Amino acid sequence: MNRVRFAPSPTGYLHIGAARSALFNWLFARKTGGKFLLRIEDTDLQRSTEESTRSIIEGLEWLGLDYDEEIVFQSKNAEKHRDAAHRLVREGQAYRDFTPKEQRDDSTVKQGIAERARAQAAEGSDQRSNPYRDLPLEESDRRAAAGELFAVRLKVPVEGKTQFEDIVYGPQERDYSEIEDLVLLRSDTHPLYNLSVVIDDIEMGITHVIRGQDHLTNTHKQVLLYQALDAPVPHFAHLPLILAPNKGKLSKRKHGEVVSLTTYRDRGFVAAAFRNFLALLGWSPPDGKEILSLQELIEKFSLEGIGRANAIFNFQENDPRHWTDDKALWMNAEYIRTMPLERLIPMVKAELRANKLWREEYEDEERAWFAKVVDLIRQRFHTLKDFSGQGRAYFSDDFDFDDAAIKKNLLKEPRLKELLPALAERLEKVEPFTAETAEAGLRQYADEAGVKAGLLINGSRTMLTGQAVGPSMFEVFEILGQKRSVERLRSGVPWFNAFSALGDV
RNA sequence: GGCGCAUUGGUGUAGUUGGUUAACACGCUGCCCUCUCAAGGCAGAGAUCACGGGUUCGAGUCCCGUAUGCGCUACCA
Repeated sequence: MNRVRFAPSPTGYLHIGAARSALFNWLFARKTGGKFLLRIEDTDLQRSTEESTRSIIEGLEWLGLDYDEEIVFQSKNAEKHRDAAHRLVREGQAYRDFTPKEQRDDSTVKQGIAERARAQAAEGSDQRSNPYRDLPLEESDRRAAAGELFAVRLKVPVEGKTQFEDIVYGPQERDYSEIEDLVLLRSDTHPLYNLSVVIDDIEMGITHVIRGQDHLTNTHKQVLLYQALDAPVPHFAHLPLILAPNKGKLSKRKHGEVVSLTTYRDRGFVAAAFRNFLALLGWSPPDGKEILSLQELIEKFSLEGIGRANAIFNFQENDPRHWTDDKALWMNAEYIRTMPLERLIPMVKAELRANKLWREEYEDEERAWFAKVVDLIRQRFHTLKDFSGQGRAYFSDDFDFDDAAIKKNLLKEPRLKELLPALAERLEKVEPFTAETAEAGLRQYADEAGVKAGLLINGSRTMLTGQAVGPSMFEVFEILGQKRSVERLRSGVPWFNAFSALGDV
């Protein structure tokens, strides 16, 4: 049975790239009837936080990615990692390196690496030139027993190469001479990443390692470890990376909240929509169908459908209209207007509740009315936030007027000041009050007053909803009801206030 | 510096074993619909398939080189 895992390190919010890795692992497990496991790689004690772990768990839950077994915390396995390293020393597959630790400044590592490489090339020393590599075990043991500090390094063979078949990137090979004797254990006995991952993956019985392409070259080292540990090498599938619009790394530091999964939840995304969007970043279904339910994603998913080129996550900083990828925004709107109403309503409820707009009657005697409103206004909304924002006037008498709407629909025609209250007068007498009768009443009044119906319609829209755009006005009259419609048409207050605030048009 | 990976319209992607006008989605433009804005319908703009060489009757598809980007190269993960 296939066993896959998502293994994030809890050093911040859940990155959307990581979320996509989780998604692909999960889809693969569900597709093949395997298990999806979660492992928190919290070995970097300084940077790991509990809050981050929580955000990872919350994020997965939001996306609907359930894991099958207990969460594994890597830090709890440190002892096993050390044991394994020491065993390798005893077996002669690893050695103690008594060279004093070099201090490295995080900010200059990259250039340090290049400089060291150049220096090494110049003096002709290779990856195997460590003086402790062939120290007899007895002497090594003696020095260790004497309390001398040492790191443990893997003894990479002098000649040969590692190879593995990556399901996405194809056959990979790397000459041993390109691989250094990697450190397994720091001199403070802290196990390092490559060791920990391999041991844990073996321990958890992982059969397929599906992760970001940034680990593609590291995989060779890990293959070496599997071999040294005499464990079966799992299958590997590396995923193309998700890049920023400038093709650079997508990072919180540089790009802010767009890269954090929870942002999408907090800004009114429907989880299914974002999940759908994420799935399409680097993967495409065989038939080209893009709007896919969870069930369809599972059915159509395959590792073979994953591409090799990094994807750009397209968004424009400083532009609220394009704060995240246009396609993600479109997809969210698409989900909001087409998903089953009964699935949308709980989300709207949560949104209204968070903004103190929710009333219990919406689930009781006003249930049908509420469903009708949601169905009516969702047609042109992009996020769940719109229900409490643009849609506020449907749920509360306390709503804001959009400045542009006031200018366009009210101030442009001074006569509206008298026309709208007069219209209210007229509509008050309409009985029964429905979309049809309201329309008849309004049109008739427009005729009598000698103005275009559109003038009254648009003016009404702004008076009733505060907006310049929205659903068919007659539907709105009916939804809001006679009493509220009439009241709002008469309430010149916001209009006058706006008038004085805005000045001449 | 070394090694690896990638490169199809603005973005995400299709392009079967090389075969006529490079496909789809988002975005963009225009028109229709119309009380506004969406949605929807219709029409359209936008790609010399990174560049240069080859192989071939024929290459986005195969080979070589170059460029660019990204990744790894750490007693980070």
